[in-house]
Amino acid sequence: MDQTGEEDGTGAGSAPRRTRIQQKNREAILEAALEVFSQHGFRGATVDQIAQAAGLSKPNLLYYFPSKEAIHIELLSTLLDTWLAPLRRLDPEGDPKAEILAYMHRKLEMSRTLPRESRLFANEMLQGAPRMKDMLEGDLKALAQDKAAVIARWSDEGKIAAVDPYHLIFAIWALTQHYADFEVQVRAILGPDHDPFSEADTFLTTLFNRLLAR
Amino acid sequence: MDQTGEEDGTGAGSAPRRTRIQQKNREAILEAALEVFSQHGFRGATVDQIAQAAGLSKPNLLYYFPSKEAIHIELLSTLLDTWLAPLRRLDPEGDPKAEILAYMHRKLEMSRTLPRESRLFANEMLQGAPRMKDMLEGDLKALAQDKAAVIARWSDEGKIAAVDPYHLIFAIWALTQHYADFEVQVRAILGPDHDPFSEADTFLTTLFNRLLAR
DNA sequence: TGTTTGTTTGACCACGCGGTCAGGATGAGG
DNA sequence: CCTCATCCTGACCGCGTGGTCAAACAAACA
Repeated sequence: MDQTGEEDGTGAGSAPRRTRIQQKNREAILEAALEVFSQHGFRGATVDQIAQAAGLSKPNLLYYFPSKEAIHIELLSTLLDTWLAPLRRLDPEGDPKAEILAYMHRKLEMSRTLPRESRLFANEMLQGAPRMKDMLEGDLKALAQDKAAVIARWSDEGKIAAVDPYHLIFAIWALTQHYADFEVQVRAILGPDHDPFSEADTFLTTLFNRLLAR
Repeated sequence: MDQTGEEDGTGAGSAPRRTRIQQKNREAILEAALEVFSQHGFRGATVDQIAQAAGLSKPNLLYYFPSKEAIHIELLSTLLDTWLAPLRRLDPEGDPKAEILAYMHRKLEMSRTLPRESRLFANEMLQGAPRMKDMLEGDLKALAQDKAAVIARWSDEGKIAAVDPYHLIFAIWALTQHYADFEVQVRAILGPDHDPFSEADTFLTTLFNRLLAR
């Protein structure tokens, strides 16, 4: 009766097989949860808030997800994929400087269009990544190592100036996510007549151009 | 050491006039609260946790502070001062590039030695700065405008390469605070045999040298 | 010493929270 | 129309939480 087919992460290839209503409501819940979690953090969010934002009653929401934590976990695991996509697209065969700049642009664009996801991620990191640590040391670490090696090669070959590839990646993360995570601060300082993201775009382009020029 | 004689929020100039015990316990509470709030966020922290960490009973803690929120607010308002100190020391009469690099170093050093403060601040920003917005638009904005003007002058005079002064400041904030706020992520990627902060120091030195060189 | 002021505590309360449950409404297929 | 699985809800529960209070305890000081 109450069993909503759950992939569970471990189960691997079992198809969820959901009805139209399930599909729609699960989406609404995840969307609402993203909104609420990213704004108040895990502990600060209540299931009632999420349910209301999703247009459901609390028991009805619990009909689709076994617990508040389950929603959070599902949100995080799907998030990591989207989050790493821009880095995955960094092409080892492309033009080095253009590739890195393009990656930075993709990342900045994500901060602009998906600030809630950025904040959700930041929240999790701040707490010490209690529910993501394994993912960090798995997919994330592997991908970072992979792409860092590419950048290191470019450095060695003299295609770009010498830089620590890991910290270059960190720099891109820090600089782009800052505009989403600390948006209040940025706007408080710049005032209402500025477009932080477009300004950031030109500033960061200059920054990385000068950093990588040889 | 650090003086904790703080205003009560209401009276502008009223002297607190505290006993030795009050002094000691208030300090212990604020220290404990910093630890707990920075780790779990405001909602995630409980008064019991803070009291225990401070070596007090819950009612006893509430004897020194009227509420959980009062502790949080006091923490935040004293924090902003420490947080802006490095920028305040940026000397308009000093050597431009050296001043900016020195500022970056002070900021990075703060991330290394005061990561809990950094995370507390980050948490507040992520939530949209509900209890700090006025401070942001007050002291912070004023200071940022002041120093941005200095940097802009340096740019105009050709002492450093042309940069947007505001986004240069944002970049320093983002790059340095990242190593405190996202420490788990950084360590997960670099592994245990690295010292993120010393590596960051040399990387950021290079970065800002290249950015500002003309 | 006794009295006043400052400090600490156990017991307690109201409430919001995550989660449950029995059963009612609403489909979709026959 | 009936049937059955899916969907939804009001009422409820236990617990953790922020905060209170009267009373016990400790200092200070005369």
